Order: sequence, then structure tokens, then C-alpha cells
Amino acid sequence: MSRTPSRSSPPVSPGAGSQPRAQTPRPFPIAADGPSIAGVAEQAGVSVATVSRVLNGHDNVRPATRDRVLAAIDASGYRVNELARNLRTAESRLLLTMVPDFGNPFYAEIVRGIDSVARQHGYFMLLCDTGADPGRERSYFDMLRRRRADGAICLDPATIQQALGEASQALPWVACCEFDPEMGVPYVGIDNYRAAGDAVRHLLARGHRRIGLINSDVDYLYARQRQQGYLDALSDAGIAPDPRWRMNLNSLDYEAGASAAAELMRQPDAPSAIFAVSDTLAIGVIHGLRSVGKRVPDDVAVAGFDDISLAAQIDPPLTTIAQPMRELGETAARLLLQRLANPQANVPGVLLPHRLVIRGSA
Amino acid sequence: MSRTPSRSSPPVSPGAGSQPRAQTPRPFPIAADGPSIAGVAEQAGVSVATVSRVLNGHDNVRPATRDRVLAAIDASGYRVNELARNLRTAESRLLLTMVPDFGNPFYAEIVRGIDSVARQHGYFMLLCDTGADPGRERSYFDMLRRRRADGAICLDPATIQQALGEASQALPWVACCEFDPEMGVPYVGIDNYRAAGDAVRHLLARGHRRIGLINSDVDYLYARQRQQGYLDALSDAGIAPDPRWRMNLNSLDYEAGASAAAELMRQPDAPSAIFAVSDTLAIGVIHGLRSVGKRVPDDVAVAGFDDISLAAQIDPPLTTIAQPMRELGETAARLLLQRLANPQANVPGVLLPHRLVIRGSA
DNA sequence: GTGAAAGCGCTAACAG
DNA sequence: CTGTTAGCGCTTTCAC
Repeated sequence: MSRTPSRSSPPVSPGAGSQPRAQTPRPFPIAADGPSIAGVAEQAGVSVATVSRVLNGHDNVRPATRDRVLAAIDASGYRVNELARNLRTAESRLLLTMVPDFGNPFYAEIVRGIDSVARQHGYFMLLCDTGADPGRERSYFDMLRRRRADGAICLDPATIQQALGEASQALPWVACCEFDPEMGVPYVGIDNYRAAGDAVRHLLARGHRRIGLINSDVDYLYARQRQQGYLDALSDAGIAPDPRWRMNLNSLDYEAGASAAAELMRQPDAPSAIFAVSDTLAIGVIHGLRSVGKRVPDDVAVAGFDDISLAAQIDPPLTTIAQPMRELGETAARLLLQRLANPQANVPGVLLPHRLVIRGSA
Repeated sequence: MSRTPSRSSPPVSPGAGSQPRAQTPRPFPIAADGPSIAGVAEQAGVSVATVSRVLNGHDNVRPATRDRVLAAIDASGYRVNELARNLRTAESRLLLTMVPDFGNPFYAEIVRGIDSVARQHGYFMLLCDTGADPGRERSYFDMLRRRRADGAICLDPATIQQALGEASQALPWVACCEFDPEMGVPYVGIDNYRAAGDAVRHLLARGHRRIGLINSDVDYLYARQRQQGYLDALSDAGIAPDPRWRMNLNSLDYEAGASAAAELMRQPDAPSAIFAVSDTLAIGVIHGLRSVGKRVPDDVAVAGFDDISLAAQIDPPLTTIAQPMRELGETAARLLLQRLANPQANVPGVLLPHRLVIRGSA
């Protein structure tokens, strides 16, 4: 057997087509551009220890000395090298947020919530788009292991989270919206089962009996839970759910919703109402219905999920289930911060309330 | 004069309400969780140098030795500490992308373009939401100075970029969509002046003479350029632009567009066509027009800008100027990578082509 | 109050 | 091919 250079090392770089690290040839230890703490110390006529103390706001420095140091810092344009500091203190003050698709406006407000809590606590939050791809997901999780970040919040499909396996359970992260209660990872989300039931019951109350479900990928916990909520609400109303009314899509794009709706309408006994598990899908559904000559809500009623800001803008305005997006994000961030502060504390699971918002579409 | 503890140091943490770093008390140098390279070396019965060589895929290691090291790595669950590695190599392989609002779908596709090029080259891309706030912008730029990231791509308003001042010019970053050609920073964007002209000329060709402009904040270069394109296109057609037809909004939210449109319609000689400088605005405009009883395009025509995926979904489908979003992002990433590879190379400015997409709204 | 010195985990000469 | 060693820039004892 010959050499196996491809096994050479655990993958170092993010992507699949990643180059070896050597790619950028750096001849020598590199002349750092700015001055280091030593330069400042020299310029101020003190030791590096004193500069460090000033930098960190310790109070055991004589004011006069402090001022001298400050002046030297100012004059030299010195900036702390966080790499060095972080290596020394073993923390990076960086939080990662992993989303399956940052094109979906649903995530925007959640992420804002996370960001605001993070910065209030002196952390930076950085966003990662995993594309719901396990490989990318893993590469971001690896940033935790490799100490580039202190913690992470994951909004990826529960299935992907589980695929990470036990190895990740010890890592400082929390789940948001998507989670597996059994995993022992702190989470925050809503009661998708009840929420979906609420939506369907609203449709039923409006007199609909043939109610379609346009669902997303069952990789998502919410997809499975909302489907169950839909099924049970129907059964409870004495309706046997027809499998032909149900569709699973592997995308939340508008186009996906549009063509699914058109397809649903091609059936002989087409639904008179459609519950889409995401507002983006629902907006596509409305478009698709229009394209096959159906009026909303007169011919077909449509209900969505999330209550993104767009929902109120379209024609007709979308009836939907509102999620407390900002709070979801804020709570997730707080859970993570708690976990970081106290790694072995209990891991709570939090469910936040949803709300049915009735507008023109159903 | 008493102590001035508040001056103590250049701000260390991101936000305004940030705590001192001491916040999380860490008693001792911290027991790192995983094994270090030394542990692996010991376990494999080799020196740290050899482990490092294996880790970095150098080929001057005997296969048998390599396998022993690999086994030790596997067994111990070792992960490279990037903090240490980065400190040593003086690079982080992290790229930052700064956007004013990641709720705007316009940015999503651009960011995907950046991300894909970045990971192809072995870099991670992390997204930062500045909220178009100079302070936050600055704090992210500081991550460059503090060596937490190797480079950045900035999509923030040109005005904010300029406010960063000369100090930032030496930093490894490029501008995308928004830029000041005079700043000597590489950039990629489109010809906003011509694009806006194209939109307005389309409206003129449809027979409109009273054409309104719903513009965003003039902090944005594109806002100024598109306004000029609008004005000149009108003048060229022998129309004296009426200032009452123009509005500047400090938001791109749907709601902002909606209320602006309603307000525009309250005028005696209301426009028969509206050019909105963003699709999100245009979508809001359509909603606003509908809310005051105007039909689109029969009563009022509407043209947008960007061609986000939603544009084709709404009713009526939006006539708009398409920006090559993916390419904008990819190009920005490539420019940055170039600049990183060769810091003193020439800084190109790139303009990509736009395209008028005619749909139902105008 | 201040300085000297150790060391965080890693890479890259330099020797052998 | 492999090991020894010197730092990268910083924080933090421990002395003075």
C-alpha cells in the first residue's frame, strides 16, 4: 500500500473544495503591521504588564502612569491583538448563529434578537448560513471545538442537529425553533402542534372541510409537529384527512409554494383552503392560485405561518400564525449566555406563545 | 482631577452597554478541555513538530509515523486550537461581510455569492448586521484591526464608509454596491445612474409624464445616483421634475413604501407612475396604493429596483431593474481575496451590468 | 504601583 | 525524516 496523503489531517478549511492551508505562501513569521503591547510599553517607559493593566481597566495603576500609557496607545494607534488575548484567556467573545437560509425573512428578526442580547453582554454575534447542509453545519460546529467561537445558536433542522451526534452535546450551544428535547441541549421554540391546530381550526370555523397542507421538508421538527397538529385538528372535527391534500416541499421559496398550489388545484376534489407552514410558502401559494385562475380567499382560503412583516403587505393580507421572533432570538441568546456562565447548570427548554393573526386571506 | 476610569482603554467590547472584560471571572489560566498538540505528541511517541507537520499535511513524515499520529489524534479527539495557530501564522482565514440590514432579501443573494467564493478559497465568511449604524460599523472594522478577521466586505451606505475615514483605507476591505470611487478602496457595483434612467425611460415610453420617485436615505450613494438618473431622464424628455413627486425615506421597509405612496397620492396632481428605488419599497408602494383605492398598473404604474425573487410573486408582478446579485457578491469576494494575496496591487473598481425586467406593474 | 517572567498552543527554522 | 527550540502578543502570578 502506498501513501495516503488524502487522509493527511482532519479537514482544516471550511468547504469541500478547500485548499490546503499552505495555499498562501507566507515566507517568514510576518512583520505585524501595528505595534504590539511591547512597543507601547517602551514608548511609555513602562513594562508590558502595566500596559496590559491599563488596557484591561485594572485600577492598580497610578493615574499619571495610566495617562502616559494611554498617550502612547493613542500616538501609536495600537490595537489589541485579540488572537493573542484570546489564546491567553481561552475565550473569544464570539457567538455563532447558524441558520439554514438567511434569505428567509423569518430568520432576520430572530437573529436581531440574538444580536442585541449578545452585544449587550459584550459578545459579538456572527451569522453563518449552513444551507441546511450537514457538512457546512459541522464545519461551523468545528469552529467551537477549535475555539474560534465561545458558543453557538443553531436554527437548523432538528434532523441535522441530531446528526451531529453525541459528540456535540458537550459543546456550548443552544437550539432555537428547531430542537430535539431528548438531546439535552437547551432550546427555545413554540408549540408547533398547537399552533398548527389553531390555524386549521380557524379554517374549519370558516366552514372549510377540504383543507390542504403545504408542508416543508420533514427534516424539520416543526414540519412534523405542524403536520400532526393539522391531522389531529381535522380528525377532531370528524374529517378524515385525505393524503392527496398534503404536500411536502424541500424548499420554502415562493416558487415552490406557487407550483405546489397549482398542482394541488389540478385534483378533482381540490381543497377549498390551504394551510402553508411558512409565510413565504403561503405567499407563493397565493401567487400559484392566481396563476390557475383561483381567487383568494373567495375560491380558496390561505393561511400561513410566522407572520413576517411582508404578510401584511401582500394582497390579500395573509392570515397567519405569529411567532414571537424577536423573543425567540433573545431567549436563545440568554440561554446560551447562561450556559456559558455555568456549563453544568440545568438545561431548560422554553416554549413561547404564538398567536393567530386573522387578515384577509382566510 | 480625579481618576478617569472610563477612559481606561480603547473599547474592548462591541456594543454601547458593554461590560468590562472582567465580567466573567476566570480564576486561573483555565484548564483547556481537549488535549493539546503536546498531548497528541506524547500519545503518539513523537515530538510536537511532527504532529504539527501531520496536521498541516506536510509530506516529510514517514507514513508509519503519520499513521501513528493520526491514530493518536483520532483517539484523543484532538482539535486544533485556531487561536494559537492564528496567532502564530498571523491570519485567521475569516472574512467579514457587513450589511446594513439582513432583513432585506436583496442582500441574501449577494451574501451567498460572497460565501461561496470565500469557502472555495478556504475562508469562512461571517455576516455582520450593522444596522447602518456607524458605531457598530466601526466595531466590526475594529475586528480587522484586532486581527480577528483577515478582511471585510462592506455593503453599508457610502456615507458611513467615508465616515470611517482615512484610518480604514489601509485595512483589507472592499466595498460592494455602495462605494466612493475616490476612497481608493476596491469596489463592485452597478451603474445606478443609467439603471434609474432606464427605469424612468420605460415609464416614459409607457406614456407617463407625471412620474414619482420614492427614494431611500441619501446616505446611500445609490439613492443619490438613482435620483440623478431619474431627474436627467425626465429633463431629457422635456419634463420639469416636480419636487413634490419626490420622497426620501429613511427605511426600506414595506410599511415605509406603503405610507409614502399613500401620501404621494393625496396631492392634487398625483403621479401616474412611481419609481421606487428598491423592490421592498415598491411592494410597499403597491400595497399603499391599493389601500387608497388605486389599481396597479391601471391607475398608477409602479417600477422597482433589484429584482428580488419576491418581485415575480406579488400581484401584479413587479417591473424592476435586475441587479446581478450573485455576481456582485462573487466579484466582491474575489476582489478581497486578490487584495489579501497582494496588498499593494492596484485597486480596481468594477461595474456590472443591470437589466430592465418588464412585468405587470408598469 | 510596578516589573520580571512564565506560558496559552501552535508553527517553522534549524540541527541532526 | 524527526526533535529541539524560539517565539507569535498577550495576561497574570509573584516579587519587590
